Amino acid sequence: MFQVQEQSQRPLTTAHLAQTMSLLLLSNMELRDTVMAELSSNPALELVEETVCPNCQRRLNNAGPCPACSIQHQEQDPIVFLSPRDSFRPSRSQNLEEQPPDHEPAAPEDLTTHVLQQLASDLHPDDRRLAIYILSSLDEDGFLQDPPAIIARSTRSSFFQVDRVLKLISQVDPPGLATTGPKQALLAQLDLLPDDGSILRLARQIIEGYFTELGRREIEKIAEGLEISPSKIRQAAAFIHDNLNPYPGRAFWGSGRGPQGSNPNVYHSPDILITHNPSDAKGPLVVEIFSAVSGWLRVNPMFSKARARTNGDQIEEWSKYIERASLFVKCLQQRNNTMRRLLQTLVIKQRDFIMNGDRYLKPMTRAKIADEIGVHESTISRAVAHKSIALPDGRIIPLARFFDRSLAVRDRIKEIVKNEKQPLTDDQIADILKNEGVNIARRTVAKYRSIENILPARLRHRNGARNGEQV
DNA sequence: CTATGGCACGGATT
DNA sequence: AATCCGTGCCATAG
Repeated sequence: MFQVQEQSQRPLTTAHLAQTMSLLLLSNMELRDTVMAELSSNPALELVEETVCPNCQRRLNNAGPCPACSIQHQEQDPIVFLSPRDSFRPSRSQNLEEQPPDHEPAAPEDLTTHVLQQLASDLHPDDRRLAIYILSSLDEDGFLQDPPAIIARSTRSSFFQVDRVLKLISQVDPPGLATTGPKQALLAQLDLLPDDGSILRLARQIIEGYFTELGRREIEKIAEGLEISPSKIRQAAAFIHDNLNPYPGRAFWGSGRGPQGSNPNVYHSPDILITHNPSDAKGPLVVEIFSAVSGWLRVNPMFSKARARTNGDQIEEWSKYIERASLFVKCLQQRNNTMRRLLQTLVIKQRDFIMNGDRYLKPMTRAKIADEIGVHESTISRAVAHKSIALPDGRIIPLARFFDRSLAVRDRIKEIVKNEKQPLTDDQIADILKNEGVNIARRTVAKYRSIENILPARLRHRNGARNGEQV
């Protein structure tokens, strides 16, 4: 009944191996481009727009774990499942306007086409022209140069039409694109985040009411205005800084997609989402691994049938297509499978971290995990690379952070400094840590401090002012 | 003289 | 094989 899984574990050919590896390396956003490219270049491959469990391929009527596949899980176990949803349009309104997939040669490196590809299925043909106009008129930060009314006039469209298209654009991948400024961009991004947790609400309040103050880091002033403790405000500010990007147009696209181009301060849609029932602290975590595209891929049965009726040299060529398509599907399945197993073990091991924050991250290496689930360590490296994950509190962090060996210690140092009566020198901090069983050198404390933007003791006079950074 | 940051080395990790 | 990380040594700022 539940097949597919373990038996597809062993690579069949070297081609299979190679392709699985390269797919594994990609984030959802990148994978999406790859899938689209494959779809448009291989007629044997078909995207079925239907919510189906990616695991057992049963039909699902709503998003969520497939009831058949979230098998044998007990109380404490996390529910890890492959989601039929893609991560790019989280709140996709169910307007079912089928559009023939346009077979334009994909030029994925361009922001405009990237956005258009995502919009393709949601966009009225009439709106397409408008969308192109809007996208090309954005300034380098991704903001509108002209107010909507002007756009409506110069394209001779209705105001509502413009408004509708703007809404759509602001929801797809670089979120907050085509808004009127940093403030609106942040708010648009906030709308897309999973909204449980009070930080979200606080963040919204701050952005709405105290945007300029936020920019100047006038924490105290905001706290006073909202009548909330400064530390909470600080938390929310850090949250905004970590997860939202006031300049969506600069995000990611300028710097290309290489490993070096990953700017940590850039928001992008998470590849994985962890949620849990806030009222049940002991309850299972729910881990949703998004698909790269909504719907699922298969070898087009019509194409196979058609091949049988073809003659001569064509049949050779078509067979190649089919073979490539089925290989692609298999690789994708294996990628999913690996991701699922990885997350399964990761979430069990790091539950404390996920629920309670940085300090509880247990040190572990990719090699250990690899050993545990029986794959090569390089597989884990690839699986972890370039992926991001949304935690229950709404923070979006790179998956690689699960393997940050020093995160817990750095967090502890932050706390020591926050609670210090008088500025402690690195040596003293090292001593405190030593007493807690953490043996690190003085020099290392200094390194961690600088990572966390904590000033040296001498400059840390005994007022609450810590860490000065700018965006 | 003390606290820090820079440079560079070696071992671990990827 | 390439990269990351903790650390020791040394120059320098206070």
